[in-house]
Amino acid sequence: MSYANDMPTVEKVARSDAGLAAELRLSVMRLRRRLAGERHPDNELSINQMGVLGVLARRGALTVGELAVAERVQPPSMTRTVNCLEESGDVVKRPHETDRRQIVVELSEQGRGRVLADRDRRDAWLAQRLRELSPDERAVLRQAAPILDKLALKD
Amino acid sequence: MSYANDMPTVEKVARSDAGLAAELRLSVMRLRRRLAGERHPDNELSINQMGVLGVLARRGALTVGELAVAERVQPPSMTRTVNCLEESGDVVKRPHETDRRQIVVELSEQGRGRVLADRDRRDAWLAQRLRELSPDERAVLRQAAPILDKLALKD
DNA sequence: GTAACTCATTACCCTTGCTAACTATTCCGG
DNA sequence: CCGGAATAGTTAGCAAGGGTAATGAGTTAC
Repeated sequence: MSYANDMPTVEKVARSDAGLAAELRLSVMRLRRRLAGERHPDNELSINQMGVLGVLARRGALTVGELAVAERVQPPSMTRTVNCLEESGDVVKRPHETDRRQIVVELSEQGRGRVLADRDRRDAWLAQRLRELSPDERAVLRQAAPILDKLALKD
Repeated sequence: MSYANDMPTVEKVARSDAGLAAELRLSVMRLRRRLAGERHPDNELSINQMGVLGVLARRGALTVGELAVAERVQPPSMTRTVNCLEESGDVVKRPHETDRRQIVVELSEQGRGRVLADRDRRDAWLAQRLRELSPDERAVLRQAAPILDKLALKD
């Protein structure tokens, strides 16, 4: 430990409930920034676009509005993302069966292939870093992921 | 549960190491997006700017380059953020004692006041949501925060 | 049947990240 | 000491990706 004992550290500050919010926020901000820069070079899709494909792979065809809720963005933002994905041929749009206001988005064959191919070498950077953690640390993150998600989707 | 049992969920997918990277990435992306939108209304500073003030409050005066490393951004990005904070009067810049290439950034009185004031109702949204979690869940996050940080700062 | 509402989209703007190029300063080999 | 390499910060310019407001099309309720 190279600095004084009264210097606050992430671990110490996060022990108080007041500090936990602040630390968690900083950690999430930094890790996200890092992740956004670490897309693998052979994948021309952004991290956001891959996120949408992942949701579609997990939950099946969804409307634009449902995707917007799932990814915590406003509808116009999701419209744009979906349009990009349609242009690249990874999703297809079709009208809703009964409500013609809505647009149903689903993975194309290419999009499904991309998700599967990505799954193999998925998150190369993050997966490698996870491998460098201890099993205990991985276990903590495994528990933390759904909790973070719950926080993001609250309200 | 409205969908079939073989439909993957966050919890299930994250049990495999391959899936953990993907789930953690999605969760972090969503939560960060959510946090960025949840700044309190009486604080005109962005979440990034508050993050820099927080680092300065914790670690004392730092150079622009050190701040860039701490926040995982490139130097030009930090230059801009620091300039904004200087303009709003929350930090002051002064030359480095011995190396006149470097610029030392430190909290102004106003900036320190803002950090303290913010600490009271800090992270209002996130802190409230944390309070709604179970003690066990909070404990998981308390352990997870430094690990996320370690991931973000690796390499 | 019309008024109010909902879903998606369009148009536009802002923030925030990046890289490349430039300046100023320091370090180092001769 | 001097000239080139390295380092710190900045400037300029660009792109991604959010947001809000306004619009259009379709649905629902009265």
